[in-house]
Amino acid sequence: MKKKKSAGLELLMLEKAAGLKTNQWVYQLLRTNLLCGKIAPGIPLTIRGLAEVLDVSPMPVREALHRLACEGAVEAKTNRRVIVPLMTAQKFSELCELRILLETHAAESALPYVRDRDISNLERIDASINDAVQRGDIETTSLLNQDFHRSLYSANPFQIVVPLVESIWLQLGPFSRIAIDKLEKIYIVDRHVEAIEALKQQNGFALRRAIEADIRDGIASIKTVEGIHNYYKGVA
Amino acid sequence: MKKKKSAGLELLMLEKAAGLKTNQWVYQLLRTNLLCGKIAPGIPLTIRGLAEVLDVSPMPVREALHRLACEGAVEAKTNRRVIVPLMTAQKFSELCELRILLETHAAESALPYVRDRDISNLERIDASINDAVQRGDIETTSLLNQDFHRSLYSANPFQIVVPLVESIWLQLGPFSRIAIDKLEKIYIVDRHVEAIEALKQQNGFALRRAIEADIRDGIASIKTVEGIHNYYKGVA
DNA sequence: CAGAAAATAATGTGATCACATTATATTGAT
DNA sequence: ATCAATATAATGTGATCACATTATTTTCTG
Repeated sequence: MKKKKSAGLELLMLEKAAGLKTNQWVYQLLRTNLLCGKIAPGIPLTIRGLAEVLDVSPMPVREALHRLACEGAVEAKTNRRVIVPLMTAQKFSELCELRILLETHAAESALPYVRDRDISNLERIDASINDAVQRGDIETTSLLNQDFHRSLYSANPFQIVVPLVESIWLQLGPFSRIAIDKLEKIYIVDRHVEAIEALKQQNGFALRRAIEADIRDGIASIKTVEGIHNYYKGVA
Repeated sequence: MKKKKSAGLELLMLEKAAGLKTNQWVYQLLRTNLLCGKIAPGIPLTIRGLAEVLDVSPMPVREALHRLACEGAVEAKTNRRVIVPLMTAQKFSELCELRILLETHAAESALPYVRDRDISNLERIDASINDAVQRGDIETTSLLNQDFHRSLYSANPFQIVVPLVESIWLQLGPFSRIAIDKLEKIYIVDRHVEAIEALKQQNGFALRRAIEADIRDGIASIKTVEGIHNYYKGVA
């Protein structure tokens, strides 16, 4: 039997929407997989290997990987290996502080622009999250949770911070999977409801508190970095 | 006479260091030019046009432009034009708030790691800034000023925020030129000295204040967005 | 002469190939 | 058998070409 180059990486596939450039499709697919923690840290990602798996030319993969490297989702080592970066306790701590710093700011700066339709939209997303949690669908829960935050912050049409936040999410990606894996349902729901309530009351301080609590709840379920490595050892 | 495609854009050239990949050279060159405000907002940047100007193949330019787009330095419009984004008052305000938010955090989180050699390095950079200011060398002043901030924040080996800050700088790039253009020398020097003093005293609060003041001094010289547009009208 | 329609030029994307560099497998020596 | 040296395979980068899409210029019509 011939040995596969990129054996051992199972990607969840997205179907390519019509009118979507190939490079964007590859980018979104890889990005989604990283955010869901489908790709374990340390294993090498190669252009040709991914191109073969996705059945596309190397070129779109090349661009997608470069973009992901630019966003900090993958790390281009000095040798010719591209990997999902390994996590350290200090990096993890720094990323969490940054999440709180950026997202509380983003939420508060979005508050004046939030309209009733935005709130309805957030409530709809939160309901979907509840469904996904009850179904035990971790991937969907993770993606919808990010949708919730992004939708809130994007209410501000002059929002600069969203791409920065998404970069942080990508760097935390492989580990948020574990967070949600261990999380009791009631936590997420509560914080989102608190945030929505703060929006309705136009209460910036309460909004910041809700967002920060939501983030901290996610962190709380990850005790140590060693636990993370053990998790991936079990997977890989 | 044959019409040039990318006529009217005068780039300051950097010589390509040995062992440097072509795409990195192009990226750094374009990046430097953007940070110095050499490329006015609105004018279209094309792959082939830049490739001809820089006398390289289109491929490295392609990668460099994609990376700059990813960092928010240039904007890829829905049609096929890539431009330096136009500034609005709200965007400018948001960018400045983010600079303060991120950089005060970065400075404080770097403080525990700052050693004597780091302080010496910062003093050296500050001296170079003084030289450049006295020579009236705006480009060098701008670049050295960023060196000062980056060196400070990078003292923390687990620093995640530096790439985010650089993205903000790139988005403010075309306008920081004006700031320095109008800035009295004494302001910059004072704030940097204040920051260095705070480092020596391990005073986090004073450090935050110095960094915030340094940023605000730069902002103060830019009164209105209209002034910015008038500036570039005069250039273009 | 002004505005619309057609023709031409230019652009980004994707594909394929060549090449230098690096990793991996194979071979050889002790 | 173990470790070093060689040979082979694989990788990222850069170059060139084809093609669909879009911008720009030219031509035609009133």
